[in-house]
Amino acid sequence: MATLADVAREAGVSKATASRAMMRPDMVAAPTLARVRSAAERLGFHPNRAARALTTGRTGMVGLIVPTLANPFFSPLVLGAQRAAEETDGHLLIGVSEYDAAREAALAERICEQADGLVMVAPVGSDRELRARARHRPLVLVDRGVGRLPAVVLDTPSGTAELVRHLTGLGHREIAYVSGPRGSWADAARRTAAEEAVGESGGRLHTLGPLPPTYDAGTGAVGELPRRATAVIAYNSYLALGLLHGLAAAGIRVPEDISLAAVDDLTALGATTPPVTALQVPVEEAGALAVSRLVEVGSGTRKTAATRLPTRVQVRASTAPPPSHTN
Amino acid sequence: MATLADVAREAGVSKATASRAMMRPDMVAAPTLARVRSAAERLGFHPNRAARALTTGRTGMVGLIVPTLANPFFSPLVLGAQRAAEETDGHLLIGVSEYDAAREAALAERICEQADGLVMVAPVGSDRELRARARHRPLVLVDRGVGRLPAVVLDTPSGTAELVRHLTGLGHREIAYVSGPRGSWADAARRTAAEEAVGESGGRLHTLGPLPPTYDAGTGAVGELPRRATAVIAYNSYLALGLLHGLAAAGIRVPEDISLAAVDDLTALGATTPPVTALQVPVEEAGALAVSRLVEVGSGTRKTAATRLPTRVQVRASTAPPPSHTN
DNA sequence: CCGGTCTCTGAAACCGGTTGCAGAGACCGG
DNA sequence: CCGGTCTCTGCAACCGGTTTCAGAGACCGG
Repeated sequence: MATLADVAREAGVSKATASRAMMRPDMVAAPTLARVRSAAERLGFHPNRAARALTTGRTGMVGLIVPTLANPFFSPLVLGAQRAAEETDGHLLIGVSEYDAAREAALAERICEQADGLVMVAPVGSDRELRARARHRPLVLVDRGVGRLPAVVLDTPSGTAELVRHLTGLGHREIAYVSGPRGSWADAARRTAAEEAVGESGGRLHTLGPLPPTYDAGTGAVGELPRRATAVIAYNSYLALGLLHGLAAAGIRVPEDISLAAVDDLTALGATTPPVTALQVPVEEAGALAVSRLVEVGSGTRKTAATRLPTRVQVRASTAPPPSHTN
Repeated sequence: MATLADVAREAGVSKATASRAMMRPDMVAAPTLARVRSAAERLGFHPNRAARALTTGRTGMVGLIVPTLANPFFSPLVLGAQRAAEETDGHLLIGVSEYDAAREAALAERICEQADGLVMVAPVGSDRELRARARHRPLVLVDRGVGRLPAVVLDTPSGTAELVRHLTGLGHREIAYVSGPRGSWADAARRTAAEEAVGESGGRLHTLGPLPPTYDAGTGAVGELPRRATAVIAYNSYLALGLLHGLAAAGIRVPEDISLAAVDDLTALGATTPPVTALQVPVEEAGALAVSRLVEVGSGTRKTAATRLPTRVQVRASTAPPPSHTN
């Protein structure tokens, strides 16, 4: 492996000049710059990251902690984060917390040691804990807001309200909301938004759960649905798929007997019978934005604040006017 | 942040001794060791990884390149890899290739620069390319064998044969195999194994595809199924789910009219109607094993070789004797 | 022609660990 | 009692970059 000293020798300059040619090209005369560049090229020089990290204190690595990867929801997020990291010539250090607060904290601690900053997606730790970590190291949250900590929030609450308005617009008044995991920040926000939006049109929201965000839980929830509800909104795609299956098994037709909508939008939802109305969420963008935010926070360029990413209602065949409704 | 020099001063020894107390405890006298340890404890000393990497040339990071994360198949793999990395106090550097050979190569190159070694899962690059990389850096392949390169292979070929024998045992003779992505090493291996196993009992294998391993492709494949086939094996769970849906839509009953089985076993397969017979694959174990293999390769402890991890047929309700069959 | 500013370059000191080498004692057998 | 080995420790070099500081020339206006 060629070192900077090799390049310097090859170009007939000192290490210092060679280094400057890479880091601060404006500080070195044009012909010298060219000589160094071509020497580097010829030798296939790649700076040693460890050495650079040692002096600069920046490793060029970004930590990313996700609760799970089993849910394909997180896949585009990782992809987006990776793309953004690549753009600044950085790398992605990944950790999977499995929704376990202790594990999450341990991972964060370990990873922080190595990374310039940390992106935590839907973390389960306490506000206090997160605040403490943010004081210590650049931290960007995704899908969770904590005070004025920098965060990228997928605006599913507004989206949920939108979904509700879509349903009330069709004539629904009694709407059920099937909650996600206990203690989920996003779930609480969606529920509140839904309640408010239902209220606007004089309807009522029936809340089920909390439930684990799984297919099975969705299937099981069918029995708990209040008889009068003419529409259901599920916390996520898995619950929606489970509900769809459970409703079919119970002989309840969608959308003739009941309308169904989901908050996130896994591709599977477009392929079911009927395809499910869902809230499209720019997950990849969130990942990318979180990482670029992180480098801003790290360099102090940007004030801390939360960004809300808008979502979009994708209407499909699973929502229709309620049974007794005549237009 | 406390440095080694701080610890040394606090303990009243030289940097060298302090360093040895951490790295080679056997080289330092017991009382000294204790002093250094307690000093380190008191100061909350964590060695600077960059500095260590600079001298030792080992970063303690393991690269992991996966083709995608959208398929939950890879989730336990990452988890296993992470657990194994944690055990050696290492970290996971992740890259997602999106099944793109150029991107895969670029990622591998970039990540190798930083990591002690690389785990590539179901890589799409050419054998030659992979061999070249292995010469350069420790490399462990998962779910792909290339010559004598170290690899962890999920033994889905044997499993597929097992699946075939399960079907022929039920009386099936005309079996369809729905192939996965073009050029997939695992797909080819499964197909050959299936052909051989079908041959054993004088049956015939009808091959469909290659197809993208998606739900939609599965649905679409229903039209291509040969009329005489009484059983189908799908390359993976998504194809199987799609097939199940497509068959239902076409009014073909499972398992009365046709049996269905899948090679991997996403949890969803246990929850469909009917639940689908599938091959259970120890994915998490594969991830963990790959990483521990990698550190062995890196330290030259272990000869290179491939390990095959056994799979297990999970029989569910989607497979039954063929229509005309009488026991 | 001269002092001053400006541009460019190099020597050397770091960053925070690891390790080869040598020296100081302790301990041993003869 | 003495030389030799063995155990433990410290000095200092080193890994491969970055950066401070100072000096060498070029260039400028007066």
